[in-house]
Amino acid sequence: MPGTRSSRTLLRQEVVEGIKRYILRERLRPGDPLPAEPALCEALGASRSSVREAIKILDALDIVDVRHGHGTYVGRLSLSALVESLTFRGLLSPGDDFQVLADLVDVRELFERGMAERIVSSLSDEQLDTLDSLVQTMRETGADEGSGFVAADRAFHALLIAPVGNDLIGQLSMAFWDVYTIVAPHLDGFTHADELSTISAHQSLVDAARAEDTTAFLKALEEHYAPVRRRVTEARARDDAAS
Amino acid sequence: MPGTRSSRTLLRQEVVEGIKRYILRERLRPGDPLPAEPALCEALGASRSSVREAIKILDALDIVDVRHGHGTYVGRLSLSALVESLTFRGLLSPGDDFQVLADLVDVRELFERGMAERIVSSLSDEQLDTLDSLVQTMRETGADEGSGFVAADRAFHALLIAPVGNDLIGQLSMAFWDVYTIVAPHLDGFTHADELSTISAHQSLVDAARAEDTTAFLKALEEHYAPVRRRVTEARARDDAAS
DNA sequence: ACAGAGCAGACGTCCGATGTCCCGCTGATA
DNA sequence: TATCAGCGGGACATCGGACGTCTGCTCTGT
Repeated sequence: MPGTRSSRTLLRQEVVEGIKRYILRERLRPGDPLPAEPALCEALGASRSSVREAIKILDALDIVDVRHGHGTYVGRLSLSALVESLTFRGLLSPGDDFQVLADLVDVRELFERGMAERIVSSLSDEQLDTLDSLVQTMRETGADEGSGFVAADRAFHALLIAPVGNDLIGQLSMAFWDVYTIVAPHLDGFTHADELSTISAHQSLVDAARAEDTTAFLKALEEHYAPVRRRVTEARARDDAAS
Repeated sequence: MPGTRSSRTLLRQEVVEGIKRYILRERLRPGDPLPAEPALCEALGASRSSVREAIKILDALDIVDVRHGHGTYVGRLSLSALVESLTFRGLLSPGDDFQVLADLVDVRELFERGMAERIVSSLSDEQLDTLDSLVQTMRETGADEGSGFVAADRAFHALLIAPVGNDLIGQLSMAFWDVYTIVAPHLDGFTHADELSTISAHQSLVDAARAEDTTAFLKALEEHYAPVRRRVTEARARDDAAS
């Protein structure tokens, strides 16, 4: 008779742990295939429904990657769940997305400030050249061709934080960048002057890094994030006035 | 006839978006109830299976909170998904959990270093007293009563980062602390001397904060994290030698 | 050899029945 | 009257099976 169990812990949660244990025990790596659903059902003693719900949970955490028609594989363990989660938090906020955005900017700046020394000391010449070319790309693709601009901005910050050799910080940094760009459009205060100052700040960052001048790099960081912070503050004030 | 659809996007994913939209549209807040599963099925035009899988995904992200026997509610939007995800990444790592741990320590230190000034300037007298008492708790509960020690350590760092007024940083900081304590036991190199130096470092942090001496605070931070970093490095070396 | 039809395996979706959990109502008891 | 065991209903949990869709591979024709 179905449904007969009451072990205080949800079956699907046991299945989740079971699948995680399986991956660990078999020393699987991202991309490796997992047994098919029926096999997991038998191995874990659960119906297909429970196994599927467990897999969906693991999929949401990018611990598992399900491909329709192919099978189920070990996931890449990215921080996609963090992005999803924070994005929704930003969208949900009381009516005050602004605090979330301000916090986000704080964290992004914190990462780059905290890594400033390691950044300027470990960027190679080729990497600096690449950064230069990205700034050039931002100059060429105006706000009209927005997608190119934001892509260049993302690549810039990714490359900036990459050479410190801390994957976690790199991925977190990009996750926060992603969340910011998804949530930020709500505040629409990005003028042409802002764009120019942003580009100029990026150029200052590259120049400071090339000169291995940490102080100048920190100054450029402030030059970069101050306008962002100002836009958030202005949007908040505008919203407060409206309500 | 069931299963008839091919809109290139998975139905359960549409349901996920639908539920998110519903929460946003109705301006629901954490703790507010969602419609029952049958109602969601009808509203979103999907079977119960698909709705349930979607709910499990949202539950994994803490966007939704399912309580057996009660109903489904808007979640607290914590960073539990990040903890789950990073923990598993740490456990899975090639055989090199150590890099993950080192990265984790870097990030934790980065947060507190970057917020040093705001921490020392915004801690109230009562908060400083609480920090003192937490250090005292750590002194009294030796490594024998481990749970009290780690609880005090967690509370200490939580209180340290709380007054800066950036919820995101606070929650991230605690998330990383959680992940570290879950993954770290693999390296078991925590001696009595380590414990004493840890306690001493915490006391130095409080003293520096009370004196509003940022320089001393930064020095105490280094005193705190250096042993942690050393243990990770030693464990890595030990592991390399063994293999 | 090469291109298209067909096949097999794996995940996606739907359905209906039954079990378990929790809460609030009810009525017997002290 | 106050209390609490017992009942009922609502909501989620689990099960089993049926059918659809997707993808890659093979087996045909030309």
